[in-house]
Amino acid sequence: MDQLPPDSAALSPFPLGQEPEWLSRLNPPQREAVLTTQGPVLMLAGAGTGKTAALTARLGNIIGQRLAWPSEILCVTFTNKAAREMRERVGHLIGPAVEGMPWLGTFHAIAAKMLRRHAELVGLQNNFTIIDTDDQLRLLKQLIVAEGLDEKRWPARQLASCIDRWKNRGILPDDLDAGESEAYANGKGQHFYRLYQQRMLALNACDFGDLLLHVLAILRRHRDVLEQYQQRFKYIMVDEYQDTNSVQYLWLRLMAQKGAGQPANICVVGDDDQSIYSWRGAEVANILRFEQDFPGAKVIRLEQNYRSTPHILGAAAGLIRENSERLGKQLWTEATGGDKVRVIGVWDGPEEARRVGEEIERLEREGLPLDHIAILVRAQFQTREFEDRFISIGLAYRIIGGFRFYERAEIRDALAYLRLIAQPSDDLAFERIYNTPKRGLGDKTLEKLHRYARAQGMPLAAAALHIADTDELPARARGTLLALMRDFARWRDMERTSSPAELARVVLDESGYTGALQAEKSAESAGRLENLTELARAMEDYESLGSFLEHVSLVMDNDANDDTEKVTIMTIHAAKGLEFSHVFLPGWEEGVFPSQRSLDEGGLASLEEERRLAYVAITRARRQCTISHAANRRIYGQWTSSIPSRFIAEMPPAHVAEESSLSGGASLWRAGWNDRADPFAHVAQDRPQRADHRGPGWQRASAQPLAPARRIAENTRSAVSSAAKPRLDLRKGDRVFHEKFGSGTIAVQDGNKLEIDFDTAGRKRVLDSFVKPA
DNA sequence: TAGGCTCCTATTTTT
DNA sequence: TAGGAGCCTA
Repeated sequence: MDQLPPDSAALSPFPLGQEPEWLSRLNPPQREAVLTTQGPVLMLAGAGTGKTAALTARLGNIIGQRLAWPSEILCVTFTNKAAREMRERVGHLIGPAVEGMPWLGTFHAIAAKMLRRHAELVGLQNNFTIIDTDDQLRLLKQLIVAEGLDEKRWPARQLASCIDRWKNRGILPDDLDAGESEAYANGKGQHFYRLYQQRMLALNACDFGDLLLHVLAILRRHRDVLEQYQQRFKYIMVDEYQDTNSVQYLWLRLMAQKGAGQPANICVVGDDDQSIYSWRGAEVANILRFEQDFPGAKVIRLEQNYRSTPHILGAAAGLIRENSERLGKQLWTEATGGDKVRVIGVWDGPEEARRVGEEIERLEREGLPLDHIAILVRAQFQTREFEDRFISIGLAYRIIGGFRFYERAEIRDALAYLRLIAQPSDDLAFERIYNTPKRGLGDKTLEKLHRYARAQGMPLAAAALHIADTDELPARARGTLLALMRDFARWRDMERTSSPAELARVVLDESGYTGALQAEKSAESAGRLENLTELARAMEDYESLGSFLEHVSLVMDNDANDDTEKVTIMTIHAAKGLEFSHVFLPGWEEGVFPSQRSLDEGGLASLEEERRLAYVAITRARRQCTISHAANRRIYGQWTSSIPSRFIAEMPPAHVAEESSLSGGASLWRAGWNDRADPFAHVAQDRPQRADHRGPGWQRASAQPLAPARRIAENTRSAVSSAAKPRLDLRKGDRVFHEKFGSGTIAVQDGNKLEIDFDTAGRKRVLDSFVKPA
C-alpha cells in the first residue's frame, strides 16, 4: 500500500522532481484518482480518507494541465457548504481562475441556472419563483379543499411527500401508474399531482424538485440543448454520489454521454456506507451499479484513514460489516494507540446528560477546547435533555439544526414582500403578507379576491387593485387594500433606483412589519428584529433584488457565525462530513437508535440505513468516542424503558470498553434509600419544573448516589471558572436579555456566570456570553 | 376578526 | 410534554 504502483511515476505529467506539492503529498490511490483524467472514475472514499483533497487536486490538475477551461467543468455537490469549500480549496491551487467556474455548485443551483436559460421550453418564464416547502403546503392545502376533500383525512403533507417522491424519481404526472396514484386519497394522487403542476406553471413557480425535473425534461426532449451541454462539459465531477436520486442520476448520465466510442469523463466520489438519505429519495443503487452504467470505469478505493484511532475504526468497521449490499472497503490507519470506544449504561435520560456534562467538564479542565467536542443524536428531541443540563451547569453549547435562517417566519414574511415587489403575480407571496402585519383583512376578503382573480384570470395583487373599484368589499377593507397596493407601487418604483438592502429596510418599516414586532416586546420578537436586520445586511452584497431572491432560495444558509468555544449538539445527519476530537453518542437504545419508525416500517433496508448512520456517527470521532444508553427515557412525556441498541453488541468487543453505572448505583440506592428522607432535595431545586415527576426513572435518578460526586465536581468547576473574567458591562441588578428566557435581572455575578431572575422563567444560571444588556 | 381553548401528533431534512 | 392547527366565542 505504501509503495507507489509501478506506473505511478509514468502517470505524472510533471518532470521528475518538479511536481507541485499538492500532488506529491497525496497517497497512491489519491494520486491515481487525480491523474486518471480520461474515462469514468468511481472514487470510493471511506470516512476520513482525504476525499476532498483528492477531488480538489483533480480539479486543479485538469485546469493546470489545460485539459479543460474552468468553464468546461461541471462540478456538483449537495450542499452549499461543500460547494463553497470546494471553490475555496481549488482557489488555493489554481488562483483566481476559480472565478471562472460557473458550473461548480449544488445540483439545485446548477439546475436553476440551466432552467432560467430554457424556461420557455417547459412553459415557464425565466424569472420564475422558487418556492419553499411552506408555500408548497399552503398551495396543496388550497387544492385539496377546493376539490372538496377533507384535509384532515388526506393531509397536504402526505400529498407533498408523494409528489416529492415522484419528482425525485423523474416521474411526470402523465407517467404515473395507477398503483402509485393510490398512495394518496384512493387513487387521486395523479389528479392532484397534475393539478399542482398546472397551478405551479400558472404561478410561474418551481419547487425544489421541479428544478431538476424540468431540466431533465428539457434535456430529453430537446436534442440541441442536450448536445450543447454535452459539448460544453469536458469533465463532470460529482461529490457524495451515494446521495444522488434518480433524477440527478438520469440528468448526469445524459450530460455525460459522448459520441460513440468516446469515454465519458465523469468522476464520481462517494461512500456507499455513508448513504443516509434514502428517505429523501437517494438511491444507493446509483453508486452500486456505476461500473455497469459506465463501462470501463476505473474504481479507486481510498482506504487510508487520516482521522481516527484504530479502535474507533475497528468498532465502526465491525458494525458496518453487518450490512449486506456493500461495495466493500477496508479502512486502515497508520495511527496507533488511543482509547477503545466507550459504552456507558445509565439509568435514565437526565443521568445520561449529567454524565456527559461531567465528562465534558473534565475534558475542559484538561485543556480540550469545547469546540472539539460534539454530541451527536439520532433525533432532535434528544437535544433537550442536554440543553437543560448544560444551562444549569453553565456549560457553553450550541445546537445546530432546527430552523434554517430563511425558514424563519419573519424572514419568509420579509421575502414575501420582496417577492411580490419583484413579481406582482406571485400569489403565494401575496397571501402570505396581505394581512401580515395585521391590518384587518380576513378570510372573507381573501375569498372574494380569489373569486375575482379567478374570474378575471389575473393574479391576486391585480385583483386587489381592481376590486377596490367595485362594491364587492366593505369600504374599510377596500381602503386598506388600496393603500397596500399603493405601497407596493411605490416600492416597485423605488426598486429601480435603490439598492436591495435599502429597499428591504424601507419596506419593512413602511409596511408596519417592524413596528408590529417592536410593539410585541416578547422574548422572541427581539430576536426576530435582529434576524431582519441581518437579512438586510446580507442583501448588501447584491446588485439587484432578483439576484438576491435567487440566492436566498437556493444558497442561503445560516452558519452560526459564532466563534466562541462551545460544545456542538446536532443530529448525526447534520454531522456527516464533519469531525471532532471527542464525540458523544447518547441514546443508543432500541426504539431510539435504531429508531422505532425504521424498525416498524421499511424492513431490513431501513435497518441497514440506521446502521450506516451509526457508522457515520462513530467515524466522526478522531480520538475518543463515547456511546451511552439509558434504561429509562421519557419520550413524548411518557416514561419508557428500553434495552441497549443492537448496534452496541455488533461492535467487536476488542474495540469496546463497557461500563455501567447501573448495578452499583442501583444497589447502593437500595441500601441507603430508607435512611434518607429526601437526599436530593437540591436536585429538585435545580429543576423545580421537574419536582412533580414521580415516574420510576425520576425517583431512581434522584436517588442516584452519583449526585454527591457531582456536587464536588461542580464546586471544583466553579473554583476554576471563577477565574474566568466577568464581563465589565454587566453588574448585579442590571436588566439583561437572554434569547431563550427573555428579560431578567442579574441576581448574582460569579466570574463569567450569572444567576438571573427572569421575568417569566424564574431564576436560572447562565453564562454571561448568552445575555446582552437590555 | 382576534384571541382563547382543545385536540392531535410526534425521525432524520443537503435544496 | 409541547407546539401547532383548527374551532368557537366575544
